[in-house]
Amino acid sequence: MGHDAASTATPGTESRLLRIQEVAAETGLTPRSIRYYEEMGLLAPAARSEGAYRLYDADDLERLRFIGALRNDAGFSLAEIGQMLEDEQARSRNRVQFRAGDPDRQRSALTDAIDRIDRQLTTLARKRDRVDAMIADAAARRAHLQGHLADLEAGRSPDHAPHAGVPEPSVEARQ
Amino acid sequence: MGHDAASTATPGTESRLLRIQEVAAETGLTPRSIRYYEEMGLLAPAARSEGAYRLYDADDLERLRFIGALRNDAGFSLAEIGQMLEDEQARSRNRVQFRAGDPDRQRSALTDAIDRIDRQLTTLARKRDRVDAMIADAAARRAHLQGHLADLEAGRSPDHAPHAGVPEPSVEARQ
DNA sequence: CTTAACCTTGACGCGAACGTGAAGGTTCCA
DNA sequence: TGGAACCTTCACGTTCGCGTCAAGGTTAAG
Repeated sequence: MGHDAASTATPGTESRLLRIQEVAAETGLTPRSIRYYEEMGLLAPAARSEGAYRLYDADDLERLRFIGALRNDAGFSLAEIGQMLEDEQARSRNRVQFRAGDPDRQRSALTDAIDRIDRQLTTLARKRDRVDAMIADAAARRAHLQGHLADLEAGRSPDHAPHAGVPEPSVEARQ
Repeated sequence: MGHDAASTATPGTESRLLRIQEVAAETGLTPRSIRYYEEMGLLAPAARSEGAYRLYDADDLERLRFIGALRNDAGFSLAEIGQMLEDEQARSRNRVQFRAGDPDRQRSALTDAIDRIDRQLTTLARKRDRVDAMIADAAARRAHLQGHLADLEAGRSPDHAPHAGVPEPSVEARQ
């Protein structure tokens, strides 16, 4: 099977390289944002055209969608995202090591990528846990208020104080 | 029982009012941020001293901690937080309606507060679901890579394409 | 070869969320 | 009655994450 990228050969085999605007439409980002992410070292386009146009492959698309989600859905800063995605240089190296068919290097590149994803999963899980904690906190406040409401209906005093078994609404440890 | 705040009376009964720096230490925020939050209408100190010092009660502390968590842990913007906390004016009104002992108004104030918390819970749950979706997404990518790894170990082709039952990594619906 | 549509690299602008003085008043303890 | 430590209100500076021209070069179609 033919296996070589870029140039003008194989114009239907390799799913095609997209220009920045198409990528923008596809990902819901703006061209400006995509260039900015590149400037911040979050990704580099798979290739450049003869006239220096940025050209993105399917892998870049996936990465950009992930970046967008991390940013807009999860609310991470670009600096945090940079740490999570870890060093774009490594990615291009991996990309190259895949073109070169050395199986040993391919294997290590894959396990490295998996390790990175595992760390991403850890970070995301921590985030979800924090949000969960806030949900629990809000639920506790809700319960507290309902306690007061019950007091009121029963004609008791509106005496304040945590009411029932809710001594400290938790939420410890900053940073 | 004597029931009147501020002045210099009852110096041990009402858990004490804190000045901005103590509040900052307690909440992990900076005085500047706290003032800024006030400027943005997220909260108002329970009282002011004779010389216009901001004085915060336990309720303010709780609110500020919640704001801090929404901002730093959950990553909401102050505008979003403002919507979630909804109109500080309502809060001071509620606070007043509680001092005045009208039980009917107390009841409606409580149910209103509970409704607000329910809306907060909805927002937080949506957020958690988005993060969960990203976790699922990352897990899918992990599986994809492990598929490739298995191919490699079995001496198969590194042919790309989603590999197994992972046609589209999902993650739909923006905004 | 022209031309419209797209791209490039600057560079300036902007709102959000504070940081950081400056200049002066307040508290409180000795 | 001092101070030292805190507070107040401006007001300007900063970083982040882009938006928005400006002045050109590139591509694909006709």
